[in-house]
Parts: sequence; C-alpha cells; structure tokens
Amino acid sequence: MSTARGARARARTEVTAAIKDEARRQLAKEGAAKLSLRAVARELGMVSSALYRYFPSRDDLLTALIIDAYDSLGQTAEAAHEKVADAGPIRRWAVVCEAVRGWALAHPHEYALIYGSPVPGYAAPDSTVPAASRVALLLIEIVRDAHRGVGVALPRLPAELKPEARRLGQDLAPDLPPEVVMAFAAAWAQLFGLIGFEVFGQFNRVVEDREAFFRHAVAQLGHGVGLVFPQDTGTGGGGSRSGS
Amino acid sequence: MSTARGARARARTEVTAAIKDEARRQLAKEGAAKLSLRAVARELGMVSSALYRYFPSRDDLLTALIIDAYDSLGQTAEAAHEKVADAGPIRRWAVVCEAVRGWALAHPHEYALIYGSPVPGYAAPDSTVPAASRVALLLIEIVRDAHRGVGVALPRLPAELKPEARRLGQDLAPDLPPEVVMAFAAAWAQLFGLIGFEVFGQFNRVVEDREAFFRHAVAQLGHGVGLVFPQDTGTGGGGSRSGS
DNA sequence: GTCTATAACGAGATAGAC
DNA sequence: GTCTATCTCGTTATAGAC
Repeated sequence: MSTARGARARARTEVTAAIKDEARRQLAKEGAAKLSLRAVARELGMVSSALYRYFPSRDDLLTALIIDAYDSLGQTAEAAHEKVADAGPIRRWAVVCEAVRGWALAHPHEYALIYGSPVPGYAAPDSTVPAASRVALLLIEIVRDAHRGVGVALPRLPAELKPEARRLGQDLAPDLPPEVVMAFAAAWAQLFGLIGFEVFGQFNRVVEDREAFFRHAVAQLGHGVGLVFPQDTGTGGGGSRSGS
Repeated sequence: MSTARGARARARTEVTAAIKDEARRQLAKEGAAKLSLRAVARELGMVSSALYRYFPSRDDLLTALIIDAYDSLGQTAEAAHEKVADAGPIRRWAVVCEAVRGWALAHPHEYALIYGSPVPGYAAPDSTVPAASRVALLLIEIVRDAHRGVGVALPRLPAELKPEARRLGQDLAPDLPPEVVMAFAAAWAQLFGLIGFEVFGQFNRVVEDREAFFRHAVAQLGHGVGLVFPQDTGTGGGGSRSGS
C-alpha cells in the first residue's frame, strides 16, 4: 500500500473494489447462493472472462466478500471498543456487543453471509479464520481484563469438559480459568443467537423494543462470563445465581 | 382425515408428499434459494404445470416445507419431553434442548430453512406462526412449572423493558413475572445461537466436544430463566451442576 | 370435478462459436 | 470481446383424460 504505486496497481484495486461492490449488491438482491460472476460482469459492463483476472473463481470472490464482511464487522467492533477503552469491562462488553448488533442490522446480507446458512457447495477456506476471529478475540480480551486479579465464582465445569476447556484456553487466553473459557464460548455463540434472531426476523411480532431487550440480554450474558459489578447495586443479584 | 377416504384423496396426499420429499432433496443439494418447481416436476416425471394442482406457487411449496420443518422439530421436542414428563424442570429443559439440537444436526438443511438466512424474495406468511411457536411454547411451559409456587430471584428488569415484558407475557404466560418472561425470550434466542453455531460450522476447530459443551451451556441457560435446583430428582444424572 | 399434458409468455442464464 | 443458439425459470391458458 505505498503511496507511490503504479497506475496499473491503482487501477487493479479500483476494479477489484468495483467488482466486490457489485457482488455485494447482488448478495443483497439474490443471496449468496445465486452470486454469479457473469451477472457481476454484465452489470459492470465487462465481459465475464475479464473477471477471472481479478478472482480466479466464483468461490474466491465469495471468500473475499466473507473476509471483507468479517473485517468490516471486526473493525466496527474494535473502533467502538477504543472509544470506551478506559471504561470498566462491563461497559466495554456492552459497547462491543451493541456495535456488533448495529453492524449486523446495518448489513443484514453480509451478516447472513458470515453467520447465516452455509452457501451450498461452498466451503470457507482457512484464510477466513483470522478475520472471523476478530470479534471473539476482542470480547475475550475484555473478559481477561475483568478477571485480572479478582476471581469471580462461576459454576464449576463438569469433568468431561475440562480437557476441552484447557485446549481451547491455550489458544485463546491461557490465564483464564477453564470455566470462564467455556462460559465465554457459550456466550459468544449466544450473542449471535440474539443478533441472528433479530436480523433474520424471528423476533417479528414477538419482541418489539429490541434495543432495550438486547441491552438487557447482553448484560446477562456478561454476568455469565463473570462480568459482575465490583459493587453491584442497581441491577440485582448478578453473577452466581445458583444458591437454592 | 377419515380412514375411509377415496382413492382420489389418497392419491392426492401421496403426490403431495412426493413433491415435498423431492423438494427437500433439492433443498439439501442447492439450497432454498434455488428451489425450482420445474426441477421438482422433472425429477418426479411430471410436467411443471401439474404441480400447480398441489401448490399454487413456488412460495406456497416453500411455505409448506417450512411448516413441515417446524412441525417435525416441534414434534421431536414434544416427544422427547413426554418421555421425561415426570422429571423435574431442569431435566425436562435439558432433554428438550438436546432434542432440538439433535433434530437440527439430523436435518441441517431444514434447520437452515427455518432458522438460517431468509430466502431472498420470500416472506413467510402468518400461517407459519403456530408451527414455529411449538418449541418456544414447550420450553416456557417447563419454565412455568419451575416457577409454580417458588419465586426464584432473577435480576431486576430495567424499567424500559417492563411494558415489553408485560405485553409478551400476556400471550405467553400471564402467571410468570416479567423478568422471567424476558429472560426466557433471551434464552430462547440464545439456544438457537448455540445450535446454529454448531450446525453452520462456526464451532469447527473451536469446540470439539460439542455434545458436552452443549449440555453445559444449556444448563447455564436454564439457570438464567430460574431453573435452579431444589433437589433435582430426575431419572438420569443430568442434573446438578451448579456449584459455588 | 380432478387431474395431466401441451404450449406458450417473458425474463433470465449459459455455452460455445466466432 | 461479441453474438447467438439453447438452456433455465415461474406462471398461465387451454385442451383433453378419467
């Protein structure tokens, strides 16, 4: 990305961007399953064979769109986080979750591309993993901060899950106790359950004030991973809820 | 559906079933977006216009598949529940959630049809609502049982959510306190977050022992809606996992 | 009445020759 | 890079078989 690069290179990135823009437009109209190189080319006034100089196949174009979507989401979440970097973990958790929701609602088709049904006949390559991990890594960083020093009581892990938690913790956050790692993995999936239900219309005629609902649900999710208030006044009994 | 119905009626239901079976096969291979009446007819050795005697349009066929999927899932969940109808709410909650997961893993394409990305250009009509509600109604019935008599302490609802909870509770479970209703709505979405992540491959290379993970996560979900143990009697060892 | 088949429409995708 | 011939699709009108 040097500032002084040739006109060729600049033209290439411009065309690449135009292709992806048009592909995203088609994604919105017809869905990922019907994404067709030919249609993209036609809309751009190019010929389909010319597209292959930019993307070797339809699947590669799809992969690029997927990585872009993950990165766009990740960047949105990270930017939102930076604005409250000095706040406590609870607030940062809420802000990041709400940023993820906001992005999903603003980009429902790209959300469907990365968190919706798999595209028939397409398998995402490993090259999507780093971008796909950004939100999870950001969230677990917040959880790590929350657990630094203070040991929050979470429900004990069943023995069968201990090895799983250790394995997962090694990659993710070696300093976190296994029950926090597992609770985080669950919260991660559950966060996207909440968002997916909203984006995909499952809350239609069920939950109306979705913003308030999400705020509340996400706070509870945070409790589940040990994000409790140092002095928890207002919101009632937070973290460990299991005493009969 | 009288037992003594004419050959006409029998033939009609048989052809209808054959059409839906073939359509489901196409669903698995190409996805809902590419479901085509002509391809279904071709595969059945019929002519496309003949299909219109059974389904007035492609969207109506899709609607029938969606309702069938919801009903299949609902029936699976209800059947699993009946087998443990005498157990405590915690065990019943776990059994139903695991039945839902089992169905989803056994029918990933139908799961994608009802809980995945929306089909472009298709809007589900109201006639899908009853079938779509079965699992939620079953789950909230368990929560109601758990809360009968005993008042479990859940985090207080923020004031902004009170009206929402009351409105939702009126349809769903008028005897439940609003914070339980809201917690349940969240748990409902989160359950499908867990299942969706597994079915759609988001847990690949992340969570390996998914059965144990799900069991644990679902127990935590239950805690979130107030399913805590007095003493869990249930038949199997499904129960007490909430220490501290 | 109930069904299937033929034919056609307008729109769009696709493959291959040039 | 262009053009054309041949596919697909959803849907309808119509005619005839049972």
